[in-house]
Amino acid sequence: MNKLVVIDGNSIIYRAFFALPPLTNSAGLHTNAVYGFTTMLLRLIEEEKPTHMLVAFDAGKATFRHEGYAEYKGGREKTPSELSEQFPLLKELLKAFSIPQYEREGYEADDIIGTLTRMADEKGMSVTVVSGDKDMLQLASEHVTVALTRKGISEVERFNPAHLQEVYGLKPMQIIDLKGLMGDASDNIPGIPGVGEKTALKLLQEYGSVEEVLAQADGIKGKMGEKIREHAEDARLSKKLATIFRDVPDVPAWDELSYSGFKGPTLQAAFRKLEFKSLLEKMDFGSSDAGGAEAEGAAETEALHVVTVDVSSLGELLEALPDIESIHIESVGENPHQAEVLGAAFYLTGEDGAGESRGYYMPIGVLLSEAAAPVRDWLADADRPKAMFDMHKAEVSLAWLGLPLRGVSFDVHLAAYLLDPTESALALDGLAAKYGLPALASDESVFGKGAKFSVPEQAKLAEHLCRKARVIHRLASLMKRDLEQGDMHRLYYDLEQPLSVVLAGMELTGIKVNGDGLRAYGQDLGSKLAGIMQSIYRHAGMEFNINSPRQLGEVLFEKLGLPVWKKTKTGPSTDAEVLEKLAPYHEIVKDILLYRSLAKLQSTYVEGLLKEIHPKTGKVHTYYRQTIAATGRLSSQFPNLQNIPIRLEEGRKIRQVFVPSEPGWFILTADYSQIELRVLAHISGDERLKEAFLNDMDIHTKTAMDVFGVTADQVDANMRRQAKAVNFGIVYGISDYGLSQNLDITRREAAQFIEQYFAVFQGVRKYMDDIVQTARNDGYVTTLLQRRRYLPEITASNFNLRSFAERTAMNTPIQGTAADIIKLAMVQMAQRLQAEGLKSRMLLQVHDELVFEVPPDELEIMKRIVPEVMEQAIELDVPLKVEADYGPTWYDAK
DNA sequence: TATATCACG
DNA sequence: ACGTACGTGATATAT
Repeated sequence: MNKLVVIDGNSIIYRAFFALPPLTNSAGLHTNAVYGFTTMLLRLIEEEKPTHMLVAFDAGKATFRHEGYAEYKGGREKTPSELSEQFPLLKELLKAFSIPQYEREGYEADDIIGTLTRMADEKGMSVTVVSGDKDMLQLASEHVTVALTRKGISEVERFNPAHLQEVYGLKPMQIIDLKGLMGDASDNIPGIPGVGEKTALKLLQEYGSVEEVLAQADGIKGKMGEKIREHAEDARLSKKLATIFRDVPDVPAWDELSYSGFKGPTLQAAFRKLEFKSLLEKMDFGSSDAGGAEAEGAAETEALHVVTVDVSSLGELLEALPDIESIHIESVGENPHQAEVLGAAFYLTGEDGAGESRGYYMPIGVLLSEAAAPVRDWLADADRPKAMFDMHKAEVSLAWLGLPLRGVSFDVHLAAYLLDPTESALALDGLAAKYGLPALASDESVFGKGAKFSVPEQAKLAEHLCRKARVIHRLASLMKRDLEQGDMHRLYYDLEQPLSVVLAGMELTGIKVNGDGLRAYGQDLGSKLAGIMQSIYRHAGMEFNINSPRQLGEVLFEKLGLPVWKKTKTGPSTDAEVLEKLAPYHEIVKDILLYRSLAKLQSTYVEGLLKEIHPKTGKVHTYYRQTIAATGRLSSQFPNLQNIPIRLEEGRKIRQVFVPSEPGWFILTADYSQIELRVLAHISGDERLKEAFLNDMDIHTKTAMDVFGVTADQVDANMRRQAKAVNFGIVYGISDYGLSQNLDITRREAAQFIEQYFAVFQGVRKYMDDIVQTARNDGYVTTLLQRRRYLPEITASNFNLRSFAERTAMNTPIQGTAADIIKLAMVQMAQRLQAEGLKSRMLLQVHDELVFEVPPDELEIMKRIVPEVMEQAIELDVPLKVEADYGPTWYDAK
């Protein structure tokens, strides 16, 4: 039994686009509509089992309908770029599905479909038409079923003439009359004003057709009759426009539409290209050769020979060790300083790359046993190369067990971050799918998550970890190629990978915290807080939870009747900016501000920090995350030591508890002065900005001089403050609104500042324009060291998304290059400390600042070499400037 | 688990 | 006309 499924391509892709949330692939192309189309195709093929298929598209701008009615489809919103860019993807996908497609200049998909269904009717063939457009219902017949999408695209409703009768009480051809009477706003078909679906249906029940309604119009009473008589011509035209043309010349012949299914590997390759990870998993393309350049190893069977090694059966692994290429260290817990290491998996590729591959799993207990000493030596041997996933975490967690890790030759986690720093799913299962490798079970599916987390029985664990080690091996070669292709191999090998080792060292060293001092400070805060709390309750006339923005909001805005300044999603805002504005209205407000600031210090910095002091070392050991920030910066966790208070004196005191770990030593800090603006001077090449730094001028004063057109001694504090805000704005990717908020001035005034700034710093303006254009052309921006950030939203039609991407394009090369530079300095500094045999230790990095602990006899040399290394880390067109200071605590090194 | 707030560069 | 400054992490509430 032959069966044709014909799809209204334009209609379905539109529906899919609006029904699905945005989705982009790593190249930044939107793919949501194609994804929706794909799921629909898969379901149709499954359910309808077509012997013939066709996807019809609209072609060209003008159709014959425009000849009779120029306004046809007028007033339509332009197709968003996020959708139009998906048409080529869809057409490619259809090829991969082996589904015929057809379009013809001057006709719409409707007409092509109408012609095919007419022919099928004549031959008595069975057809299903798939569309989101109700007009198609006119094609329903004995042989033709019209499937209309419902609720997005997840369901269809199938109409044959009987069902149509049931739902609308109309025969198929009466759909045209319906449209003639009610019109169609989306196609700009007028119909009769005031006649909607309800009225039109009623009229058709009574008269049967547009012609009959018009003929009897004189007998229709009231306003309705009047409108009908008045718009008779509109109704006739509308009916004509709604009529699907069923005689398109040269539509494909029946045998050209025959469909015998898709080829698994071809479709799989297409899905990979589109990065349809979930479909790749769900589809189970099996182990057949997937083809495609990225499918290295995909032909290999899924099987893996896994050996769990115990103390008495070490022999085989020891023999294999020299040939092991990748390993995986599994640990439980987010914080590697406290993580429980489960064990290590070792992967061995066979000589022929296929049949001999093996995985060995060694539980941690075995690894720590006396017999496993050769394995530990191998792990610690810098000359035994091993590929890994997240060497940083592994090194730290193993170090706490006394196990050194050296000789890591490649880290696929770190590489994945460089290849796309905004990708949040950097887990191995996702990377395997992205690179078209055979599917790997997710950690969640093996361990569970949240309360259900549990370590599976050993055999299952061994299997999973060995498979991870295998994926690491396979990914390594693919990612090396991609790093090379992106010109990021030096960034990887010369900077990020060495830095990973430096960071682990800093974290393991840790920084000493004076716990008693911290507790004493907490006591002090506690009594202050108690006093303020009482004062707040007195002013409010009631007790409530000040920490709850909701309860606080009720007190301020309902009980006390203060004005609402701005709102959050859930209610009136009570943030500091609002409270500052409300301060003049009521005494309670300044108490709340004070309470907030002290409560923050108490909870985050006193209590939070106390919890993180390691009982054995008396130090805090932060964990720098090297793969989080989209710009290339580090981030710091458990605890975050990059946001210790400094701006307000009360909070700054916290720094007094950060002390050297050895008596008599000093804390030395060194920070880059204006590194981001210096970077901007370099990459923009702006002569004025460069000159300012070459002459070591105060940059904010200099900016004020140039923007306000005054001399240095005419710049007052307020002018300098404003110039400083403009400089910040420039670095962030300036907007008049943002600047106006920051300076509390009008947008007009802010816009004028910006205009004056750009008039003076024309090189900067050119940079800003150029970088945005570069982002549009390439889809990404880069830092000085070729770190890359993709900005898919740079072409969005949504103003907000696009503007955000534009500001990011301006900011990322600046912030990211600054990050590159201090990372370089860190790697060089670590080498220098070692080369000079110094006892001083690098402890912390705070974006533009490095913190060391230094013995007294090294103070002099460190004061000299730290700034020297940092300033010479890289050569720019302007000098880098570093200011260093030291003292008995971090507080004093200012 | 999401939201609001606030600490840092 | 659109409505926001760039990049992070920790905490307390409320769901």
